[in-house]
Amino acid sequence: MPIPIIFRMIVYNMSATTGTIHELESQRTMADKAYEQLKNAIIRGDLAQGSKITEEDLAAEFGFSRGPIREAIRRLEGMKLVVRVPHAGARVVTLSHQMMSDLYTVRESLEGMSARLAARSMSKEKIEELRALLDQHEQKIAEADGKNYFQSEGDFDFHYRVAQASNNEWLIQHLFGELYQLVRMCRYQTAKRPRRPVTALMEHRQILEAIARHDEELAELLMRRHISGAWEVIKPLLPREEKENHD
Amino acid sequence: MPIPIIFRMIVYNMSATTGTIHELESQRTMADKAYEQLKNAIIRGDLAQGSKITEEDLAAEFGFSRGPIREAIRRLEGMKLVVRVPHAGARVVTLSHQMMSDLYTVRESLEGMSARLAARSMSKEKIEELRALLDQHEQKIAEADGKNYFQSEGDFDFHYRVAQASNNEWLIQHLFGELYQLVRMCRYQTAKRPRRPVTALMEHRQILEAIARHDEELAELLMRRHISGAWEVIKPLLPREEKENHD
DNA sequence: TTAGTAATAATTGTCAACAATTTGCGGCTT
DNA sequence: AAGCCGCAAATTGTTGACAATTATTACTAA
Repeated sequence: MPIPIIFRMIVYNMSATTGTIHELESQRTMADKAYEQLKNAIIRGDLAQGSKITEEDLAAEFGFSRGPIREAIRRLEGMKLVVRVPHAGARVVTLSHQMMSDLYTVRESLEGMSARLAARSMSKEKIEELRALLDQHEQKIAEADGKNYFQSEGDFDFHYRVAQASNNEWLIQHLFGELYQLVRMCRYQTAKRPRRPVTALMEHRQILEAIARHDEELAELLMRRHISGAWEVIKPLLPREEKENHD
Repeated sequence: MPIPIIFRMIVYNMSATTGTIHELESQRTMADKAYEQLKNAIIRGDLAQGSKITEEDLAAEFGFSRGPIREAIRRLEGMKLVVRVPHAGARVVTLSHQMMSDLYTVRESLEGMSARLAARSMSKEKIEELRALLDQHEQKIAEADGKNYFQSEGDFDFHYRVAQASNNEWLIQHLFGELYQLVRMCRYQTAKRPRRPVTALMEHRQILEAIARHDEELAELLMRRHISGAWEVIKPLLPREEKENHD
């Protein structure tokens, strides 16, 4: 039988050896752990932007050898969270105005397509679930009026669900495998307080209604505006051009 | 000074040690070579789809150790040319109908944005250069009426130049770093003969004229149709659902 | 004969040492 | 005194051996 396509998957072990099904998370390799921890450290700013990363230091810190660390760094490089030059070493990426602008443009394009596809084929049940989710968001905003919880997780949920509804693995992969890590990093490191939860929620509702009406054009248009609006809010918080801060 | 952003770059060595500038390609590491060769082997079908890849075999074949091979495979995994399951091994990706359909959808979105940005800011000089390029293409089609040279390279040139004109590194990276490898692979392995050079050239001209008129909407629309048209041509050449052919 | 189980082979994951390359410092020449 | 050259330190690239895990095979029992 053919192998599951494209994306990395954890597989069940049905071999007769033990008769048990291994826990999905049990077989995480050391490189996985290092990758996960480093990713979080970078995103939340524990590792400063532009700071140098040496395999040896990290190996000492994590307690295991350079091999897994090496692999973790390569994976982070693929995720564009670190920059590497061949024999010279690796550094944490530096978020520049230009870079984030480009990224939001790409995101606008992909999220727009995501909304279009969702409008095309999202089931009534899923739409109803998403409506309920937005109601929860509204409640949370009302309750915890000062926390940034919503923006970090709630927003994620909405966009993620729309992408899932698009039923396009590539779209999901690109939006939430690569771009989103940098978006999160940017949010973490610009301002800690919530930005515009009420506006965002309203826009989410409009997008969802367009999807519910299967209006592809409108769903795409609204989603694009939603993203570019978010960019306009974040833009002024980023440094225009940096002079020094590596190391 | 800040580190060059996002993408991996080869850097000059200006150290006083030798006084020379090392050749850019000289310091290619073994993993680089292995990656390059494997990539080509996969794309042109020398390694069959779904065939198993073992680090040890490749190491023996290439003549060096498992380390670099391992890294090359991971990079190919990032490029979605191989699929890997944690402890079990890696296989060459299997091009499925679903996967390519999803990919062309993403490509439609990104190429559309690419054309839009090009229409927004492409310089008159660049536009004129691109016109000249299309004239060359026309000539080549007229001359070598049976070769697929045009479709492979000429098409690449046009799309690549448009993406460059967008001036968005992410766009270029996604379109030509990741997606395009699979598009190439798909072209190589479906049919060897040219598909629709004349139609494609005409559409390229229309897109370019929209760009020249700075008509963002039209440029995006035409590019989208161009991509989805290309998909309609390739679609029937792909197997709907495969039963067996791994190993 | 067939299902289940244990042993075995094959393959990936990890490690520590070695080689190649780059960077930084100090001495030498002019 | 200034600039170039060369050596030493640091860091990545590579290697081969070993450990952990998975897939396969042979065997036993119902």
